[in-house]
Order: sequence, then C-alpha cells, then structure tokens
Amino acid sequence: MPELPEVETVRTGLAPIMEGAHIVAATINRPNLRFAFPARFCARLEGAGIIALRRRAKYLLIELSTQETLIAHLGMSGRFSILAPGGPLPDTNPKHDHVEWVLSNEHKIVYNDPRRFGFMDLAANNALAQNRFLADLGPEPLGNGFSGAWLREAFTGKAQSVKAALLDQRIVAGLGNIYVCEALYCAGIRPQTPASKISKERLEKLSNCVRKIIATAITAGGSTLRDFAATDGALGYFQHRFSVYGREGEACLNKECGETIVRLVQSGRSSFYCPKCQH
DNA sequence: AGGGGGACCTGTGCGC
DNA sequence: TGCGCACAGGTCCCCC
Repeated sequence: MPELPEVETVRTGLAPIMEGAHIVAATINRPNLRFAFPARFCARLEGAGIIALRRRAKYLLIELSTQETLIAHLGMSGRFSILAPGGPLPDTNPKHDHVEWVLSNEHKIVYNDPRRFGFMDLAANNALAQNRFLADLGPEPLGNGFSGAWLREAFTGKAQSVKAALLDQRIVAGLGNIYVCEALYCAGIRPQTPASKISKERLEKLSNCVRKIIATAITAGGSTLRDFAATDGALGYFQHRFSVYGREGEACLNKECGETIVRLVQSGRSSFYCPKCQH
C-alpha cells in the first residue's frame, strides 16, 4: 500500500492528534512484525511525550521526549487508525491489530497489518542517521539533493533497468512500484531501458516527472484524507487516478496515441507502460 | 560488488 | 460452492 505520498498522508493525519500528547499505555499483541520489536518496546514508549511526527522516505518518524525516535514502516498492508473516544471503529480486521497506544488526550492509535511486512524500531535521536533502516537512503524526491544531475551520477555504469534503479532506495528514497511506473510514463522512458543509457536531457525530464508525480499524489492524499478519517479513522488510503499503473489492456491516456497499456514482469514485479509513448 | 531471486505473510479475485 | 493459483503499493538477505 504505502509509498512516500501515502506515508506523508498518514503523517499529516496523525500529527494533529499525536503531537503534544503523551503515550499513557502501549501494547503489542505479538513479539514481532517483519522483525522483532526492539527490547522493552512498550516500556520505552510509556510516559513519553510526542514532540513531532516526521517522515523520511517511506518511514514515519515519531520524535519522543525521551531522546528517542520511533521509526515505523508500513510494509505493504500496514495502516494506522485514530480511535476517538466514543467514535467509530476502523473497518480493518481486529485480529491484525498489532500495536496500540493510548494517548493522554484519550485517543487511541492502532496499527493494523495483515501481512506483517511492516516493522518498528527505536533509535536514540543523536544516532538516528546511523540507524540501519535509514543510513543508506538516498535523497528525498522533493528535496534539494534530487535532480537530473544526481540521477546521472547515480545511473553511471548501471546496467540495471531504469525501473529497478528508481526502486533502489539508495538512489532516490520513497518511490515504489506505482510511482516509478507513473514517472516513467510521464518521462516517456520504457522501464526496461538500462539506467546508464539514458541521455542527460531525458534524465532531467525524468527527475522533473518524479517530483511532479510525487507532489501531485501528496496533494491528492491530503485533500481526501479528512473525508476518510471522518468515517472510520483509518488513514492512508485514497483513490488516485493512475496513468498506467493497473491499466493493462486499457487505452493510453494520450489522445493522439491510440495504443494499449502493456504489463511486463521485471524481477517479479509488474511494470505498466505504453509501448508507443515510451521508448 | 552488483544484481537477481527467494523469503517473509495474509487476503482477494479469478478460472475451472 | 470449493479449490488452486496468481497477484498485491516493500525490504532484507543469500547467492551467483
């Protein structure tokens, strides 16, 4: 489910409820998600004040008053819900509720994750950059470090396909399968193209497309979040129209094109592209 | 050392 | 209706 824009949507949904509150009680309903919870996980959270919610790539970062930061990744199917006192319950299956936090403002935060590909960690604030999940991440797509010039440097000598290279979190942090497909359509580049064989001009265009796609998706998530949260408190899902992702066999959206969107499998994952508009 | 493929999980939707 | 299979928005880790 979550790529960078979805995690950002979750962050903006949780922040007004969580920031400034304390964690009164923390519960885990199993010893692990994808990985084991860190030692004394609940004890280290209980009593902590929540200073700020941030995001790095697809990671949600919750800065605590204890000089530690909680690092959370939603994997493929992770969802956070806000339960207001007397409010509606989330539509997620409660048997996959793995983590629960009761806040000082009487709201409850529940983490639900059927596939358990998500994970959580705790790191000292002054060692956050060295955390094993965060240390090797590349630039944020909307940050200053990401540009056509950066892609050129990162792609030099890469025999890998541009699809695989853009999914590499060390090259650009936060893109997933959907937005890579969308960005490559925007840039008119086929996903199979070896990364090193793309011209400077096209890499400039590609970097602009990545920024545009991500920025647009964040805006869409932010605008529909309130409606969704109002009904059941679950954050992170939103309907977003994609140009190629999931559109195999449908018409290319470029009116003058007339071609049909194709799906191919690259290293076990689906890529969608227009064979006429992308080369 | 870079890169491909398997492993980790459950749920859903489809064809037979 | 039931069964088996393919597939799902991610990441780590092993092996070549």
